[in-house]
Amino acid sequence: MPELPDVETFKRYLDSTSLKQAIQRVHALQPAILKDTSAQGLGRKLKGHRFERTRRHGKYLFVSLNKNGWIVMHFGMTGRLKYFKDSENVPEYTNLLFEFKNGFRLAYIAPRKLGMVSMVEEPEHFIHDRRLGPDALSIGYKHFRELAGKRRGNVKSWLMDQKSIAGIGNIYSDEILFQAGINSGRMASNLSGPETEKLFGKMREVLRTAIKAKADPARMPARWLLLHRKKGKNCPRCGVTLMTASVSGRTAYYCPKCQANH
DNA sequence: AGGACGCCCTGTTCGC
DNA sequence: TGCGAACAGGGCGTCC
Repeated sequence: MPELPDVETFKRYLDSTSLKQAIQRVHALQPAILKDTSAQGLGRKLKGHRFERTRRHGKYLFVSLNKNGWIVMHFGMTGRLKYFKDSENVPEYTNLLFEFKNGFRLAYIAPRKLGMVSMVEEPEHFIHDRRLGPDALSIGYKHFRELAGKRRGNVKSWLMDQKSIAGIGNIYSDEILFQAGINSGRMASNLSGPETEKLFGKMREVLRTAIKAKADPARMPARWLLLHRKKGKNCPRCGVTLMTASVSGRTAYYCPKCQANH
């Protein structure tokens, strides 16, 4: 799930449910997901405080505590959030539970435990330490073009490299390249001016549209590749059978006809 | 620098 | 239909 549109959706969800409420207790059901902190450390830091505001950078979500630093969350491949009344059952695979005084709780759920939760003084420090690139929805065209120009590898790996541009993963890089009509094997620095411009435009359009759809595939346009990435399925634009390729250790789906420009 | 791996986990899908 | 193998929307470390 969690690429930029998903994490932005989690952010808005947290904003609309969990801000400004006194935190009573933090329960780490899977302490292994905590990085550079412990259940005790987290509890001490959070207890009696409130979530003040949120920030997102790429696939990371930051939540500020009133004058007590920030929590940073990453959702791995299967993470999500769920806000619920404390009379309801704790969701399966809950790794971390924030309990508010108002009788509600916020669960950080991650069946595969590939995510992480940590604490940082400032999001900027974290972004710097991790060497994250600019957020995919914040970067301007000029900077985008410069980065493409000096990237020697294929364009899909570049889009997915969080140290270059933050927020895009396997699914959305495929979608962006499909809609831009560019083959994922193209070397980033060999893209023409118009191709780079189109790629940039499609990157923004795809991400923004996905956010509007709350990152829910069922709400996304039928002609998106996203809904057809399954073995043997056909291109929603031209009908040709979709192909797969291994790029950066992940499976890329593409249309051999719409993205024929090797 | 960039690509190919293996690995971390565990539920789901694939293929015989 | 059933079962083990391969895969999955991420990221890190190692080797080349």
